[in-house]
Amino acid sequence: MRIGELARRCGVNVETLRYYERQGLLRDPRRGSQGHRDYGEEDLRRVRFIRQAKELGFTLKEIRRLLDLRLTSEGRCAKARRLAEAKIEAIDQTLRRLQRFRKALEILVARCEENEHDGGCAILDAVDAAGSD
Amino acid sequence: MRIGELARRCGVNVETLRYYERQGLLRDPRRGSQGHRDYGEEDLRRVRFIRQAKELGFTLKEIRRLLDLRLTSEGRCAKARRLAEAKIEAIDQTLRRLQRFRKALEILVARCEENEHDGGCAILDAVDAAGSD
DNA sequence: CTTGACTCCGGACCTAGGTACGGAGTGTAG
DNA sequence: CTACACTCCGTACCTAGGTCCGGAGTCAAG
Repeated sequence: MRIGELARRCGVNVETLRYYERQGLLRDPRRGSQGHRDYGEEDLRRVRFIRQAKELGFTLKEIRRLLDLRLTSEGRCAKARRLAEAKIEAIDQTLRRLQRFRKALEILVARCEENEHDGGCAILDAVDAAGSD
Repeated sequence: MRIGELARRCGVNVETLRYYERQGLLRDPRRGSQGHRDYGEEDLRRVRFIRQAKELGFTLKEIRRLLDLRLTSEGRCAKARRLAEAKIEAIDQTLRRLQRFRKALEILVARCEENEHDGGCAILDAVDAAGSD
């Protein structure tokens, strides 16, 4: 498929794909007759992965390192494993923080329902309440 | 406390605090004798909240809206509630995606342990495996 | 009374991650 | 044949979120 189709199917724009290529996140694909890039399904998965990871807060550099992981040798396996374990750690921390934040928001909603009008900074008070238990 | 102390205690730098002030995330505090900003504990909570929220992926604009929420009237309560509920929704989606990503990483680690050397893109294969179940 | 540590302010600068622009080639439909 | 859609490439531009710089004032310590 050509770049326009890939872009459409991934919900990004063409310039972004060319940008990802320059950043080393996408290989320079084989070119068709007119020098047009010709992509396959693998590239589709790749781009979708990139978008997903980006939304989860990974930088393009981190994403690139993840995409570059290969399990072709003992050494590479070990390296991949180390990186993956580190990312799992980081994700776990984010999950915990996000849960706590979520709890604060629920407390906030509950207070809204109680309709106790209070002049403080609602979100900070809610965060405090979420933390103390 | 003065700006330097606040910065130190929050792990950000002084310029950042002035920047937050310009962006409306921090009020312009009362000034001491030499025109120096004088902050209280409330500001400490505020800045810590901002950093936390930022790490979780919120933009400064979103954070500002959260900080501005007050429960001082029926109308404001309703508005706060709507915003909080929307954020909870968004967080839930992120939590789900993060869990799925985490699972992919665990699959990757497991494959590293099995030591089956395979030339594909390890992370994409792992994501696929995580998705199909 | 100088030196160092803070502070003030405004404005310039920086990185990440795109987005837009402009000129040129090609392919298909009307 | 002309129009429109798509592609190529390189460069310029944009936003978010800071970070740094320089000149000036103030205080406490040596």
